[in-house]
Amino acid sequence: MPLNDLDERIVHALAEDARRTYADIGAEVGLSAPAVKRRVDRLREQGAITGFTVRVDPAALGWRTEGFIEMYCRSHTTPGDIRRGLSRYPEVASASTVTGDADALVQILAADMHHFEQVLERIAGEPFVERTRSVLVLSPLLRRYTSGPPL
Amino acid sequence: MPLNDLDERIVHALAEDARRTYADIGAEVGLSAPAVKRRVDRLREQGAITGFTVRVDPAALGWRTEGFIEMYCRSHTTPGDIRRGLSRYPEVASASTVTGDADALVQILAADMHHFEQVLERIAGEPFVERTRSVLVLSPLLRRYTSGPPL
DNA sequence: TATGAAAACATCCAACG
DNA sequence: CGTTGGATGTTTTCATA
Repeated sequence: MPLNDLDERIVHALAEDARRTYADIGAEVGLSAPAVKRRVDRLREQGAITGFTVRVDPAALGWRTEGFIEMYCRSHTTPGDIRRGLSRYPEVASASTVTGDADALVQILAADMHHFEQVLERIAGEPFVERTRSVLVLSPLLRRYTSGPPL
Repeated sequence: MPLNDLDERIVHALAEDARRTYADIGAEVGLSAPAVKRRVDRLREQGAITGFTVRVDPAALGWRTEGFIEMYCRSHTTPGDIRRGLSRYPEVASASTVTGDADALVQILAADMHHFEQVLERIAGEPFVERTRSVLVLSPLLRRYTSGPPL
């Protein structure tokens, strides 16, 4: 189902500020508040909009240490297992299953090196994890379509 | 201004659903709705929270292929060189210098496999790049604090 | 099938304790 | 920080094109 122009403008408005009111968005795109809500509801049902989230500056939140963990999982681990296992960690910023040697790539935001180490050890101890390899971020160079200050 | 545990839990709650009500979040973290709002307002003033956005299915935007490129750079390449070199590619979603074998980890969002391959070849041809290794994302599992696929 | 108007309902937020 | 109450936003219902 292709998005029509109205839907695209609504998504664009929400992308800039997801807490704008439906009436406000409606004024911009030329619809009433209920009409905007109905379209947003439909976009969510269709899966085009998957949710609403907050943009954060990791450094301002005190998360000054960033790293990636390559996870090697035990046999018969499903993506769902990984997702459920990792969703309990607030330090996990993103996670994806990937091609290559490792099974999944996990992005971690931690307060400091000690915190990162703790999270790494806890994740490495998850039953579905066989071994891990991790790299630390030295300098964030670019961060588009995502949060944070323009470094 | 250090953030305490309460602030982190509020940000975490908003990361999962930025349209949750303050009362709802307050019930989870043990605060009244106005208290939650006051903390959110302060987090925005501090720049810790930079805004609210919608999570969209990249497929709906035409971005169906995601991958990471590990970059191995020539000697005497500075982070600034990498940043300047990569900033010309709209397909680069993020980039960081990292510890380990590779020098930098670059996240790519492309329309399809062919597009990804083109970007990879162009980046591999940059003068500061010695060689690359790339992995493709199979399934995004978690994506917090950013726009993109669902939790 | 999609819209706008209006009513019922929920949330927000400034003022106060 | 919690509570309150008027203002504001949301969501359902309904009539219309």
